[in-house]
Amino acid sequence: MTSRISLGDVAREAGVHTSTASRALNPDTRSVVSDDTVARVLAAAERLGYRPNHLARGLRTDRTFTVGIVVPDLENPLFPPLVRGAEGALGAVGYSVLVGNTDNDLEHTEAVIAALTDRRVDGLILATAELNGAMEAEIRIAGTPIVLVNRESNDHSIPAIVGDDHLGIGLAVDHLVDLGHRNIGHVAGPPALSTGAGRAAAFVEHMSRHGLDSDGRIEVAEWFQIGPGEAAASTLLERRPEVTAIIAGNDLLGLGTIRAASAFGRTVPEHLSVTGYNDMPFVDMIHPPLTTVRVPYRRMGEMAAELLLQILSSRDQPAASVLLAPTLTVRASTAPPP
Amino acid sequence: MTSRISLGDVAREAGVHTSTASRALNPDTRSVVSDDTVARVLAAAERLGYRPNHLARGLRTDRTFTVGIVVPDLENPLFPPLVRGAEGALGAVGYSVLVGNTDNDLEHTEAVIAALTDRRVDGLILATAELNGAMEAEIRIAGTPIVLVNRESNDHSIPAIVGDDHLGIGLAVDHLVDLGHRNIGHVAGPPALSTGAGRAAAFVEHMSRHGLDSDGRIEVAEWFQIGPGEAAASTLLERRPEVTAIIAGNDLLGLGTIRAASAFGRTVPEHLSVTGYNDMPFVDMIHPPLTTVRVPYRRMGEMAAELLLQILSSRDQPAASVLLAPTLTVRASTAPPP
DNA sequence: CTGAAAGCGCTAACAC
DNA sequence: GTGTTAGCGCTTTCAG
Repeated sequence: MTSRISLGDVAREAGVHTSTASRALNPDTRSVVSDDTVARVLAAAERLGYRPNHLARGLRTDRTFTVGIVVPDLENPLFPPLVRGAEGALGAVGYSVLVGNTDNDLEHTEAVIAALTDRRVDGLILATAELNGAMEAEIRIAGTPIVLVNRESNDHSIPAIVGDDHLGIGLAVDHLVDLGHRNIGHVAGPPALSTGAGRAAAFVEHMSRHGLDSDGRIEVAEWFQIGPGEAAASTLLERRPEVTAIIAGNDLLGLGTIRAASAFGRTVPEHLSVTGYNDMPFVDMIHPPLTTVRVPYRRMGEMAAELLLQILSSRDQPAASVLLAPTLTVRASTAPPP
Repeated sequence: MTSRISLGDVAREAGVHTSTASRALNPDTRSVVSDDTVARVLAAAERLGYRPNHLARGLRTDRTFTVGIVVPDLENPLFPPLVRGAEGALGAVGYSVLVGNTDNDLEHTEAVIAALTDRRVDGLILATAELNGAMEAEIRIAGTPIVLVNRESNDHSIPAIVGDDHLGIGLAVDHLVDLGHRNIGHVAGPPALSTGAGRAAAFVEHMSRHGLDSDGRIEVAEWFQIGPGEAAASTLLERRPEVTAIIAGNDLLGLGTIRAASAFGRTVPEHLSVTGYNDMPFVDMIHPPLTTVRVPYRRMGEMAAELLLQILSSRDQPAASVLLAPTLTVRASTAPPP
């Protein structure tokens, strides 16, 4: 129960008034105080082991130097790098990070965001899928700046850091076409998610750019998980046995696709090439190691933090969204068609 | 900039004094207020969209309903479930979670903990390795209760939630012995970490329980990573080619061991059985799927939260540490010896 | 350059 | 049962 050393204690120890101690301790106002007094206050603070109370400061200044980051589920391997990147960038400049999981549940999401805004976070980084426009508007009205990461708002009115899915899918299509594939299918994620819909649209465009047909070659998985991916891939392989390669909407769907292929007696990559998306940890360790589009999630988290910081320092200036370029990581799940 | 509705606004709207509004809003003191007034205040709060300011409340009550959780690195797959579990248990009872990464760096650790205590967290959950006794003492003196998770304090004086490594290693040894192995080696983690040292010690004990010799069959990896695991396993396989099974100190070391085996031309599990520890995500997807000791990390995080909550509610009562029992998950990386 | 005084929003004695 | 008062620890006018 020590550490209860307040500014008043420091002031008394230094023989000055609290307000003077405050000024001396704050680098921004320090110049106003005489060097001698500054030294005395600093020494007193040091001697007493003074630590400012962020609550009191925040109450007074309306800035907590704390930001909230909301993810659907930290156990989904996508999100730790995001949070890590944001925490790193923020922590370096004195901010701390409150995290909330929503479990893809609207009620949870609202509760989590309320918990964070009640704690007066200076800003919010949202990686959640289930947020609707109304909620975003509500948060903005409440005055908390927000930045989206790995997703766009419906009307693109909120600054966001997202991966360039169009480019990423292009990388995968080009790679397969280069290998000689012409009959390429796509196991897509849920169209309700921007990543699901966007990658499917990109697939169609890039196929037609190569003069290839994508009609009937897209199967939608109910969720970005292995099971649904396996189901969708099975349907696709049954309906279109002639496809020699499948671009999966993400790595989990890719793993599901590999399972489906093996159930059909088609080994990867000899009888079917498969690509994933994200380059999750350990997809290089599975069998076969997955060719996948690498998205720099950690960097994405950092950039979301930087963007939020920029918004916080100049509330008026319009903040620009950022499209991050992915790269292709070629491994052993792709090969020329039989 | 709305949401700046304060208790005073609610009180005015309801035609009562602030303190009465406060009492009406707080379930604990509500009974003291007349039903009629309570209803009026609640209605006013609802109408105005009142949200209490946690900063002001915390400043007054010295409780922030926020706890800090400190991990070495959120990108290490061990920690997200831990954080997730803690956040879930804490969030359910109105607490929020501040996370900090230390990068296994003492200076970072100190900075992170300072950032959290400056924000007056009610308690701290520490999963860091590099914390020394002095720091723990310091935090305790500062009055912030702490709970350790996945590690013990040197003198066992701090409540901790840890997996029962002795039991877990016993499960692995028994499994291999049951399969017929006699010549079993161990690729151990760093002895500086309680998990590294503890599992190695448990290995020796369980081997001797079976009347088996562990002399010269333990090789220490410099770090819980694939590379160091591969190096240590190589050394072991070179020095003791007669071993038919290796118990790795964790899954990453297990993956390294599989790599080393393949470099020696020994396929797993035909020519060498390998077990891991932790059951990380996706070790069931690698080749071959890894037999491993499953540690309930999410549950561990939940229990750490529960333990902390208990400490917070009764500061006097001594809190007991908990040893969580792991289970064995048998997959395809283990088989009878050749 | 420094001190005095006010107040951020809330809760908790202490009256009445 | 409700209002009055004080104060948590800090920053920020306003005086001097």
